[in-house]
Amino acid sequence: MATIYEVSKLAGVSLATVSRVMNKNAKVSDKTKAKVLDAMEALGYRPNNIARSLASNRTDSVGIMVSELHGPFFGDMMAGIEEELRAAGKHVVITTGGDTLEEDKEHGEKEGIDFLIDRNCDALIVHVESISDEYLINLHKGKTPVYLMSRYVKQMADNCISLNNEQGGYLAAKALIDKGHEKIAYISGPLFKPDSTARLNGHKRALSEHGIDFDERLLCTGEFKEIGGTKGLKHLIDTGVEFTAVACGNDEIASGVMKYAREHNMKLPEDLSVIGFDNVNFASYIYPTLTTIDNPVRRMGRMAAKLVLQDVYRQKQDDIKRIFEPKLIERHTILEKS
Amino acid sequence: MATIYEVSKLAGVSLATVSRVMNKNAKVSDKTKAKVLDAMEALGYRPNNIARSLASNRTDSVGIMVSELHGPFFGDMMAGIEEELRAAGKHVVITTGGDTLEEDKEHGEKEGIDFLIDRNCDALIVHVESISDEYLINLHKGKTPVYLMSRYVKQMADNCISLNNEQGGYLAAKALIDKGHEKIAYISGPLFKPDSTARLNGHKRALSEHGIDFDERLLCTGEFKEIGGTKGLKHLIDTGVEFTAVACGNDEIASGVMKYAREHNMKLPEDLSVIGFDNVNFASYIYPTLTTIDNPVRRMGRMAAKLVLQDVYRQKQDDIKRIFEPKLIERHTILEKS
DNA sequence: TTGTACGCGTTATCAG
DNA sequence: CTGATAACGCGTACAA
Repeated sequence: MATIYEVSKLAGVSLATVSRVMNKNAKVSDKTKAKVLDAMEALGYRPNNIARSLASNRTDSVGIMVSELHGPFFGDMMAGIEEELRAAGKHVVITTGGDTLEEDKEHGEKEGIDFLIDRNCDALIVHVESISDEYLINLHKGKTPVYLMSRYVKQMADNCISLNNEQGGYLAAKALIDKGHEKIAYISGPLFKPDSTARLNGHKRALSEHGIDFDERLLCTGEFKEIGGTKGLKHLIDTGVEFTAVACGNDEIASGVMKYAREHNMKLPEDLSVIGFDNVNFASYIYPTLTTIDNPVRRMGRMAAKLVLQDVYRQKQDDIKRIFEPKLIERHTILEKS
Repeated sequence: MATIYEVSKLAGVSLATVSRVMNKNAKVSDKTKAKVLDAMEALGYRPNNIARSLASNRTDSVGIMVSELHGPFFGDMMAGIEEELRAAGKHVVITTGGDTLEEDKEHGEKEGIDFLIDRNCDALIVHVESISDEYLINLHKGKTPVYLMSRYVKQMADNCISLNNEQGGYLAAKALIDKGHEKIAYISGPLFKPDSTARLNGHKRALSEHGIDFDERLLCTGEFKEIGGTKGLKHLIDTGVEFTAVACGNDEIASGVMKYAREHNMKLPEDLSVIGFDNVNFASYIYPTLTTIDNPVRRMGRMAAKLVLQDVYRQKQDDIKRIFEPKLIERHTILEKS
């Protein structure tokens, strides 16, 4: 591997000059620049990023920490982040909290973050649920800038990319109402998660704006999983309240609802309308294809990357925004009531 | 940030000694080791991985290159690789070919690989389709070891992790035959892809082993996408040949088949049995849940990581294997013909 | 077992 | 605009 030194010798200039043409920062006369470029070409020179990092105290790499790699979000989020960063010549280092037990998750996630910091990442983009706001705020005061995906923490609002969940919940309920539904059940994710409550709040707002009273008996909470949906629908049916539609905290819950409904010989959407949330990949594979609320994870990933580019690498970016708006995706699980 | 130098001063030993206790390679007396450890603790010392890499010519990071981040495989594959590598203290750097046009894919993938090599990764694990065998073989001769995921190239067999696709195709057909089907159509992925042909070959072997003639009219090829399935089934139906079941090149094709069948008022699986391949996440969300062949991507990812650990980092591993066996996942898209 | 001294390949700070 | 030269933080022969 040729080094900068050999290039300088062959080009008949100093080390500093070679460095200058590589980094295109200081002015170099066209003539000497040409000499250097030729020498590089001739030697097949490739800069050594490690040495460069040691000297410059930058690694041109940003660390991504996610709680799980196999979930439906991760791929899209990564795709967004990576495409933006890669175009800017930055590298993506990724880690997880380790697929640890639920109780150890917080610990695992913190370790993952340390792992990346020790790796000298120039910035971190993290998508975590188990770590507290305080911890993150504190982390953010350290030398490595931290950006939060799908999470809003007031004290570090400039570093947060999040979805307007309340509006999403609103849109979902409104979609149902617009088709003539009034008895609408809601199966929520765990209420200690901010996303869940925000979505539920939006749901309630839509009802109230349309003069529909919120019936507590039609609210159910459970996990953000299929099982949450099956259990939820069972519970709702067992209590005997009437409803023609159910809005779900996310698509997996919706899938669970549909499974349970079908097992009990309900036709979809004739006997029950369903709307999900997130628009994960399987939403369009399910039958009937699921009407849901789009969660633009990929665009959000791209935006997180842009933020890093702007703040950390001082590359001017336009169209910066930190809060994304959800959107209704109409498919085939809502019955139009005439 | 405290450096090794400050630690050495505080501990009253030399730089070399501190380095020795960090790397646990050379012998250090328990007493001095304790002094050093204390000093590190007191200073909150964290080794600088960059400097360490420059001096040792290792980065403890392995690069992953995949053609796409959002596909169904990627998450599982990554999860497997990452969990194994992380446990060993190695970092994962990832990149893609950029979501380039189909024609530029090869170029994009090559660039991605260069990107990682320039990053001084200790090894590469790549999952690519557009790059030729020759290119990979050549790459493999370079200083950075390259491992192939889901791909078998004879000249570098030791660095390949792959699935026994032929056996998978066999199992799929057999599953159908075992339930009494004899008129079995096959919708394949592009035949220039080795995976496709291997699966098809297995299919044919199963038929012949059971005394069923392979009917060319029942074979259809298309993309590995939903559209391949819808078009394929349409074609098969239009030609008027009879069949009671269709084996698909992958799950997406199966999904397309099911969509088309349903749109044409066929009941599943009563009017048509279907089997997929890969067992991607949505296979269990689809209705009816899809019977398919499991492609153990995650375990394969883990194995690729183990290979790297063994070959590159000289960490002894057990249970190494390079070719994985597929497995039938029985769900609800095959009708038992009595 | 421990210490010395040099090298790893760049960047950055000064002069000139 | 260009050239010396000192960091950057650590690994490792070699010597002691």
